[in-house]
Amino acid sequence: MTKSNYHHGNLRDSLIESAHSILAADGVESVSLRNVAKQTGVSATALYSHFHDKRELLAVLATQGFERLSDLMVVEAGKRSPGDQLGAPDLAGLALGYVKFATDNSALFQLMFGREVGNLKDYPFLQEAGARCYGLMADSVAARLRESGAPDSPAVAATAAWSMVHGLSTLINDGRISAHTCELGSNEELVLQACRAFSFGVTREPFS
Amino acid sequence: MTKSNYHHGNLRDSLIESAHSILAADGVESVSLRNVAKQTGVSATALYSHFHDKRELLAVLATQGFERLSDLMVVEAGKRSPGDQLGAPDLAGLALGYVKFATDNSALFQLMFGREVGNLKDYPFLQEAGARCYGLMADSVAARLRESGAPDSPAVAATAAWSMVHGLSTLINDGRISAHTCELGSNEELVLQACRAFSFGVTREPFS
DNA sequence: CACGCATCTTAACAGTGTAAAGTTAATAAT
DNA sequence: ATTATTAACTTTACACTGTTAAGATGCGTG
Repeated sequence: MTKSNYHHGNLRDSLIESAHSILAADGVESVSLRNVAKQTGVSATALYSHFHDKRELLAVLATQGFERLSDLMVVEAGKRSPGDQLGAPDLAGLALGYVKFATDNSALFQLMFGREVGNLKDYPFLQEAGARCYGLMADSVAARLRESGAPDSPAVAATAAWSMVHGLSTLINDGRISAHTCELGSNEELVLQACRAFSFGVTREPFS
Repeated sequence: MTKSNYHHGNLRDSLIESAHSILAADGVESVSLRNVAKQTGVSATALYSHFHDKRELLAVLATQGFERLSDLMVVEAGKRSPGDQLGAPDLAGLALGYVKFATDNSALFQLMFGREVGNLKDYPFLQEAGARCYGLMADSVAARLRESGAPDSPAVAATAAWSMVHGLSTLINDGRISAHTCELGSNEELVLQACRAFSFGVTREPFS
């Protein structure tokens, strides 16, 4: 309780790490200031020397999540097209990485898109990290549209693609859909099939 | 504090109504037992005579939400195909209703799919109400597949469709996508264009 | 009338985020 | 080297949360 407690050194990073481990282990509602502080070995209000809020801590956590998500997306996309690392990343690979991240880190994923951090405008770094993630999909979709010569709006197509992948992630995490209900063996297969349907078209003809 | 308070008559419905109005006005985090009780003119713990939990109250609220959502979906689908009320509902119409409900009742929509009610298995009536909603889309997609003679799995196509529509709803509500970023005039247009992309296909050719 | 019972109230508890004020120790200035 | 400044951390306290336990109320039935 002398030097060891005071001037912890890098308390900020320690708090982030504790919060991350509690989040992954026990879910977002267990990430309380007192829990984080106890696990870090510090008083409950020590956090306020390094963060303005609990929300700011969560925003930092969410930002790290988006960075890891983007990384995983490009890794998974690279796996599916090992040859051309220069072209735009493979869309299905990006989707696989997205859903894999969401299901492997469900609590963090909830935090990234949940209402705990509140208004995105308060944390530009968080909005930026999320935008990079969307950018990956947008680039891939745009490249694919150029290749096929389709006249569609790249922005609309990218938005639709992101929506489907994001919807898959949240609905799987909520237990509302699963590979089992589609008579498939794994969620990876479900993602691939859904991407195929999306890219090839469900009815092969425009409606209305 | 005499007869007027005791034996309220239909306190259960009154609590639901109060909770609903608070939810719509001030968001889900303002729906506290004390707020609901105060607005109903009753003590904070009176709720426990009619619900096991706060969660149960929220589950009932969410169930009503799913019922209203399903209703709106069929109404919007009917608007788009006034002729054939007998066939399967129009997919784009269902999607329009879905997104319209989500954006017009964002707090309720959050509650319906959020983590406040917790495990779906605890409330079969809630799961059932959600399943009806999914069933509408599944039927529409299956009918469309039959018409076009496509060999795709109806379950996969329906899951993909629901995912896209649900993703659109949540991402719009989170302020992550909007008609503006797609250079469109309204969210209705965005939904229609996204559905068109989904149904017709983005690249018109299978990938991978 | 009286009993039982569902309904509602009051009081209390453990938990939450956060503000205010006090304590400690490392750093800067003289 | 001593002092002043200041950032980092603790203690205390407050208003709020959901929930439990015990008591009060009055309706319906014997």
